[in-house]
Parts: sequence; C-alpha cells; structure tokens
Amino acid sequence: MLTNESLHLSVDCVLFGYDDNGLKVLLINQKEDSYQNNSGKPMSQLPGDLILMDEGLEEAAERVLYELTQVKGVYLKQFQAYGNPNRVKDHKDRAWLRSVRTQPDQRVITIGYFGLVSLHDYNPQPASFAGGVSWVDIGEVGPLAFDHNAILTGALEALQTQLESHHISFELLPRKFTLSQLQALYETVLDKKFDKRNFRKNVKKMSHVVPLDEKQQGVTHKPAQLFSFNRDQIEQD
Amino acid sequence: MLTNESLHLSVDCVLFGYDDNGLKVLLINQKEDSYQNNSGKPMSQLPGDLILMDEGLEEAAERVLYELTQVKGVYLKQFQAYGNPNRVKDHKDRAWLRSVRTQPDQRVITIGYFGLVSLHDYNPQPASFAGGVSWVDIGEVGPLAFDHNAILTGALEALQTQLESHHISFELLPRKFTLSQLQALYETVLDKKFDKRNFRKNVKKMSHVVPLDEKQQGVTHKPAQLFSFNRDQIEQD
DNA sequence: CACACTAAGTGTTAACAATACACTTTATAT
DNA sequence: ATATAAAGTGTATTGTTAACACTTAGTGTG
Repeated sequence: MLTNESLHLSVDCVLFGYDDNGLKVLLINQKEDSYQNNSGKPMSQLPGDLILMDEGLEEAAERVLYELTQVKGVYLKQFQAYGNPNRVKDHKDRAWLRSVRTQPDQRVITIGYFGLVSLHDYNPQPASFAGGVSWVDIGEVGPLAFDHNAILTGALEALQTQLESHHISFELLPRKFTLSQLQALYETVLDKKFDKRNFRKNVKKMSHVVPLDEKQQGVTHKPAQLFSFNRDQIEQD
Repeated sequence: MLTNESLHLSVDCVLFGYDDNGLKVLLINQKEDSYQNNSGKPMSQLPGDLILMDEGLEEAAERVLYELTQVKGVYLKQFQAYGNPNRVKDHKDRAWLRSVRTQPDQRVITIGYFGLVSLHDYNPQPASFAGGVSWVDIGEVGPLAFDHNAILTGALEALQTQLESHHISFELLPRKFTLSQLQALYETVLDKKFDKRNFRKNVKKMSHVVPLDEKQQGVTHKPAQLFSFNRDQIEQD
C-alpha cells in the first residue's frame, strides 16, 4: 500500500457494433508480453482510460473511442458507475496493471458508457483501428479483465431497456434499411422472436420510420422497400 | 489553481420520504455563518460526502445517510454520475466550499443515489436527525447548491420510471397500508390521476400485494381493508 | 424463356388490457 | 336517527396484442 493514496477515476466504454452478422462488442487484447511474469494467457478488456483533469465524463468516453477507432460522433450513453474497492485488485489482473500503470495499486472507480455504431455502411474501417482491437460477437466473449464482464452485462441490459424507449435502433442500422433488417436488429438485441406481420404493424405506427422511394438492389429475390429514420420526428413523440 | 491537482469523488444522496402529506426530499441547510464574506442567503444542498479510500459506492451513500439520520437499511439505488468539470466552480458555491473544504478548488465528480423511506410509521424521528437537516416538500424545493437541482430532477425521473417496474412502492408506505394509500402514492410520484376501480383491478393482479385479515382503525368513516407487500413474491414475477 | 428459389409483403380473428363511468356500503360523530 | 366521509364494487367500449399462411417480385439456372 502506498501512503500517498488517492482515488482514480476512469471511463470504460462498451462499444456495440451491429451488422447483418449480429451484435459485436469492441475489445482490446492485452499484449502477450505484458505477461512475462505471469502464467495465464492474455485477456481482453473493454476500452477505457483515466479521466483527464479538465474533461467531462462523456468527453472522456468520446476521446477513448476516438483514439482507438478514429470514429467521432458515436452515440454514447452513461449507464452505471462501478466502484467496488477491489475491482482492480484481482490476482489475474496484477501483472498487466504493473506493466501499464505507474501506480498499479491505486483503487479505480469507473463510469460505464455504452456506445452504438453501425458496421453496415463503411463506418469504422478496420484500417482505422488501433492494433490489438477487434470486434467480438456478443455471444463469444470470454473472460475479461477486472470486472469487465459485469460491465458488459450491465451495458447490454441498458441497451435492451433503452432500445424501444429511446429510439436508438437507427444508430445500429445503415442509413437506408429494410423492415427485415429492423426486425432482425430487435430480435438480436432483445434475444426474442417477433411475428413479421405484427412487427410491421407496429412500425407503421412509428412516425419516425419513413418509407423511401427506393428499393433494395443486388439481391437475388424480391427487393425490399427501403426506409430511413427521421430524427426530427423522434423528439416529438 | 493548485499544481497538485487530482480528481475527487463523492456520493450525493437524494433521500425521498413519503407520508400522507406527500413526497419530501431530505436537504441540508448550509450554515449562515459560512457566508460571512458573501452576500447571498444560505442555500440548501443534498447530503453527500467524499468517498473514503476503502468503502464501496453504495457503502459511502449508506454512511452519509446514517450519519445524518441514524437510519440504516434504507433502499438505495445508484442512478447517475455527474462529472461536469465546472460543477462545483459556480460563484454562488465558492464561499461555502472555502469554509468547509481544505481544497475548495478541486474538481469533484459525484455519483448520485436515490433512497426511499416511509415517514408513516415512526421511522426517522426528528430527534435522530442532525441539526440543519429537514424534509422539504418536493414541490417547494428552491435553488440548491452546485448542480443539485439537476441531480434531484434526475433522481425523481429515476424514481418515476422504476416505481412500476421495480416494485419499490412499499419502501415508501407503512408496513400495512390501504389501497387508497397505494393509489395516492402512485398519483403523487407519477403526478397523474388514476381511476379508483381500474387501479384496484390492476392491484388484484399483483401477486405481491396481499390482503390482511385486518382493517383500518380510528378513522371516522368506513374503515379500509389493510394490505401488505410480500417481498418473497416480488422476485418471482 | 420457363421454372426454381428466396425473401418481401399482406389481413383477419380472437383473447386480453385499458378506459370510462356512478351508486351502495360501513364505519364515526352529532 | 341522521349526516358525513371515504371504501368498495361491475359493465360496456375501445384499443392492443397475438396467432396464423399464402401470394408477389425479383434473380439465377437449364
């Protein structure tokens, strides 16, 4: 224990990416050589960083994501602070902490943000990602560093409860999308099936989902009508 | 500006108290003499304190409330962190900060908790409250220190959205209550009216609200049937 | 150019939930 | 005995959710 103790504060970001192959989360792979003194294999973790002295919380989260992905303007939402005094003191995390922190024994409280990006269009190009950063399917996330599995679970629950109430689905879809894509998104995120006809009936009631004079192209079957979200309408409902 | 800057972290508690006279919030009155060099009148603020080095976040919130009210076991729920870099730098707050903090210029990030107590029975006796602490009707809260009005608003919104989904109404009612009391609670917290018969129809569907073999006493009209909440049933639904 | 393939698109019925609405009952106080 | 005050109760209407299967419009293939 250091005598000159103080609390440290960080943000951790759960960045969800979505495309027709499913829901992914952005993870950072700890460098193998951080583990020179450790038996375990390298773990992944959520992107996060200590908060700078003059930046706001959301600003810090934006910075963390920008540094990793070069993407700006990501939808970001705070969902929970994690402050268990021992959350960074687990044995499995010691070696890595010692390799990257000047004060590896400091207690760190972290504020969790979840972010949403569409991987459909050509948003976060692989090239713009820092090395050691990757999208992992939400169902294939293994054990993460610290309490990051719990943070991920919290983020997913926040996403699930807010998907319907906060009109955020368009953050995960291409600008022009089909109703089947919208339905698949709901089914993936909420992990349940919807009836096609009933689903479409409900969408018709959403004034912010507007049909375009345009059809899907390059598909080998009946092309679907395209829709887009009208952000202006969203505030009114 | 100090050269030896660091972030400070606190919890602020929005403790809601409820009885048949309405919804109240616990506020602390800043001491008049803190303002010897200041023109403004004393402001109120939410109870809060810096987090100790070895305590968890909720533990810190519990401690803050216990020190003020001597009440333990209060329902507490984290709802939001507030970290605007300037949130404690407003002119109106400088005098008071200088009078109570060794480092009044430090940036402070705070985690907001809301708490629920019933004022019906004989829970938090006035005697057990620290001086300068009082219940203020939710509709009569004036300007508070720092960003505490925003924190209060955030807490109230969290309470409103969670009242129905998290089965927490019993935290605000006496152990034995009438359906009219339950309805009045909903109407007060959600700020809307309900139809008596429809409300009762819905309550009948809630398996965790159970009728007792007991009636209201000492009233000058038809005594109401008493009910209580069955906490065991709540988890199941 | 006919046929196979694939996903898009479409309506109706039945069960259930939400709303609107007014009188009778049971206690106490005078 | 009567007045007062809140408790307690049912029904009809409307809106919402849920269950369910066939036709359509394109592309690719033989």
